[in-house]
Amino acid sequence: MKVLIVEDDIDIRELISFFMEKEGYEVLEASDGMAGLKLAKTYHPHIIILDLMLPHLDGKSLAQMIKKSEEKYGNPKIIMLTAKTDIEDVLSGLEVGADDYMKKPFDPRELVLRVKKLLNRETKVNTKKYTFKNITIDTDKHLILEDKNEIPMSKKEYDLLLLLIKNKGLVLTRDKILDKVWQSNYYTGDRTVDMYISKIRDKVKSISKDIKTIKGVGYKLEEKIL
Amino acid sequence: MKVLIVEDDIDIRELISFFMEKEGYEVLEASDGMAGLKLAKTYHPHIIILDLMLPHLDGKSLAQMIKKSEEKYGNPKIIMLTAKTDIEDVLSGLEVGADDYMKKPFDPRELVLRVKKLLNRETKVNTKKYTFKNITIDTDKHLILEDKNEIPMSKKEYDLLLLLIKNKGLVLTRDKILDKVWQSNYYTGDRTVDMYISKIRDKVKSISKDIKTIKGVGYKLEEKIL
DNA sequence: AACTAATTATTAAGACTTTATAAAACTTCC
DNA sequence: GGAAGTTTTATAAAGTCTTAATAATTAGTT
Repeated sequence: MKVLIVEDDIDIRELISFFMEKEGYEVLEASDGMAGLKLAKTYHPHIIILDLMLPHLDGKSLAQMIKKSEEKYGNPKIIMLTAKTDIEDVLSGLEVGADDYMKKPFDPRELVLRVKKLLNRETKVNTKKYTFKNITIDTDKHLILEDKNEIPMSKKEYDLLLLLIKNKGLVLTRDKILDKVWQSNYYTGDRTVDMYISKIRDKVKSISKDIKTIKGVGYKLEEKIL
Repeated sequence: MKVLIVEDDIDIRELISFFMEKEGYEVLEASDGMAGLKLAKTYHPHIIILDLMLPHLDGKSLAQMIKKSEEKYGNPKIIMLTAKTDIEDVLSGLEVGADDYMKKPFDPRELVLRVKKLLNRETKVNTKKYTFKNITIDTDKHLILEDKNEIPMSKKEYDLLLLLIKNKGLVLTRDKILDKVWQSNYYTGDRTVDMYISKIRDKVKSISKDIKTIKGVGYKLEEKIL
């Protein structure tokens, strides 16, 4: 999803940009109306965040033009930003075809929500991934990939490998592992950890050598410093 | 077009009412959440203007209830009003399912415009469809299709399958499922989820294999990465 | 280098946990 | 009051975890 930000104040532009990128949107930026129009024509953004007061070509006219020949610009939704408290601006903005508007100063999180709402997008969980060499763990999909191949794992195996990768380079004592993966180390014996390490080395061949045993201490996923 | 105003402050209520009537809307009024809920059930308003702070039943819960079983209330749009400047309220309000919101004090002309905008958007073909393989869910028609054949489903079955398809590829824990489909996991046990998964696998044969059980975690509708 | 003690690796079986499914019990709404 | 829908319960089935026994490795000592 592409978001075009048309705003002359660089600080505000970067603020919005930061939040949109964090949401996973592809961001385009313009500092005046003409530049904005050009970008819209070329890239067909899904949504345009548009300042009302702009040099060269004001936001209201820009919105009007875009709404008039939508195919040319890929039918974008428009959110208007206005510094003025003047209600007339807001009203005419909405009448001209803006789909929503926000008064400055605004909370960027609110802007994010309004963008989402306009795009009708489900608030999908932000995808959290962890990697080590050619191994990727996608926690949202609960998937362990070796290159592109899924490696099926039981819950404890998964948890343990995730713990190792989250703490790559660091030594984990058996106690710490029991604590994190088994929550309580009260009932479960140390040998159980060894057993699972063995299983993981067996299943995830390509990093079996990187899981180092630190005798008398615990285990460590070795980060090669090349 | 019917507008329901749920607001305990009589002055604000009458102000809104005045402007809405001037626009030609049929106005219903309630001064607390419970009364609002009743009116919504009986009269199926097209839009509800809802104060966040209400006696008896707060606006957020009310919005949640109405959005949860929309047919019961005739699918109304919701505009939230909030006196608080607290952004968290706004955010949670929008997340809960409100379609728009306004901070008090507000200009009633702006409210009128926002109402119009929401009602316009409604009349446009707002066809929301979700698909997975040969399964299509048409949320407007409340229909589940396997190729061209309708599969009759109960509400909970429908909701659960919709949740799975909306989040295809992602793991859903039972807790999360209970939260989304049952709203509260307080009374309902985990096994219930299993039962419905089983029913869905039975009814929608063509994707029964794609609904994966992640033991110790939950369920996932597997997206094949080909 | 060989011996020893300590620690870790591996395997496999049974205990245990979690899930699937059917059927009973309960609710809700006409 | 009955049909449809929902939830709980019981039991079977599937899968996972832990333990214990044995093998292999490591490190220290002579």
